[in-house]
Amino acid sequence: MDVVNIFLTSELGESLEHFVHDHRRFTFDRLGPEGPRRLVEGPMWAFIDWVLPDLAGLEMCRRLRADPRTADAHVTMVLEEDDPEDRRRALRAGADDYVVGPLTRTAVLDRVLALQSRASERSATRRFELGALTIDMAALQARWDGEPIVLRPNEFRLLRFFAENPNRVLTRDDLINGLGKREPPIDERTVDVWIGRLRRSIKAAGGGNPLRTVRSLGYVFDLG
Amino acid sequence: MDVVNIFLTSELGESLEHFVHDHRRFTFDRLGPEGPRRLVEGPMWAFIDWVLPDLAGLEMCRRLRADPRTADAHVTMVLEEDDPEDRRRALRAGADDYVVGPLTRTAVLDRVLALQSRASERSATRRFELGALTIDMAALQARWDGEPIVLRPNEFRLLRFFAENPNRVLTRDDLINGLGKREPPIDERTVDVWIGRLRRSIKAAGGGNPLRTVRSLGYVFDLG
DNA sequence: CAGTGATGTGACGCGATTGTGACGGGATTG
DNA sequence: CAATCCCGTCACAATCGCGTCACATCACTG
Repeated sequence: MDVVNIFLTSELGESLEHFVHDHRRFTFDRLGPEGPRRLVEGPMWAFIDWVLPDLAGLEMCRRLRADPRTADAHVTMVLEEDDPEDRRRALRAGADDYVVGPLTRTAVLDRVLALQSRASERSATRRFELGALTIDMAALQARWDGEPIVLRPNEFRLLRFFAENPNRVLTRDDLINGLGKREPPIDERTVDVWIGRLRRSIKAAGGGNPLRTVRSLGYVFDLG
Repeated sequence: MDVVNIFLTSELGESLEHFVHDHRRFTFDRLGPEGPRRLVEGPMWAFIDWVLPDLAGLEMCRRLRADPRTADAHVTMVLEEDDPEDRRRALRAGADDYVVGPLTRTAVLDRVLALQSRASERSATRRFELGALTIDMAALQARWDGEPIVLRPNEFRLLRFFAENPNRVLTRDDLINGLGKREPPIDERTVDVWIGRLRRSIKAAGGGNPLRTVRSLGYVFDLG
């Protein structure tokens, strides 16, 4: 069972500590302007109030996204009132979600539990974050350190397949099948050309080379 | 004249199609567990039954709120009975409103028409700021770096729809549905012409090209 | 350090996809 | 009711994507 880490900008955490009975499943931390005070493993759920004493909530949200430690936290903005424009701003600042406040203990837990089931589905369909590389499945756009990478459709599919199987040697056959190309049969050497083109495109965007050749086997997407 | 989009979780839509005379003002769609089947422009009104065959109504409501495409829909929960606890739960899940069912055709239309005046205030002041691009919904005016962009009606709607769904691949079909053009059926290639005209108009105002072609899929409005 | 097999890559060409000027009918305007 | 505008369609042009080939380069072996 995974740990669920909940970050809050308000004092609600202390009250939640007592509210929740199964302490092993949850941790709570107060979120300050410097980000989280301690590192945690497992999924992170941040609830950020729209207005904060020392910092705009939106800015806090952007900082979380920019910090590699918290970049893949699930961020919920807590709006003061139900303004469509605020909602959009929240999402645009990188929030995954929002609620209309004030935040209650049950609201936090309901939300976390409700979204938890969707989390796997979301990460599969929405967005990869792999080191400097980001892949946005909705926009079909990859970035290296925020810099857009111009990719042809096949290159994008290839990169995505690598991103789905990091740190794992993929044979040329794996790659051909992984991209769903059976008809007409593809020459295995063609994969080398795919790799070359993908590498070149990433480099053109100022990126490094995350694709390592494993002689006489295939290629690996190196991560960490 | 804005389109009014009504989403229902029941089959009532089909019956409403025949009930309403002014077809140009309304669209109806059945709301499934995956959210709306097509993207639309203009205000969205969702009516969600409290109990659904495959999904709790509350969960459906949360999903609508979490999905940027539908985040600012007006959501009405259709309760089975008038339980104060249910009402509270509905609102907490992000519903704007509730009625006690069962839902009738007139109830839907009355509700939409009654609430529309309130909604129009909100949307009248709406204003997008997307990078260099500004869209003023009240003045029906778009600008690039402050420079007015001369747009034909269809181009404006197209741009608006893109602005409502930035960083997201929109298929030609999404765009046709999104602009509410179903009758008579529009040739998908026509969308390419729309795009070309919109690009040209933006360029004529000294703007760049925020519309990226995604080969064999559609187009994206790139932001950031 | 020569030999051998594997990988990197520029070039080519076909087929598919997209861009766009032209046209005409219908709506809109004055 | 004439002039203008808007927009959907078509046809052709321009561009793009990608699989393959051929040759260059590289890595490992003995």
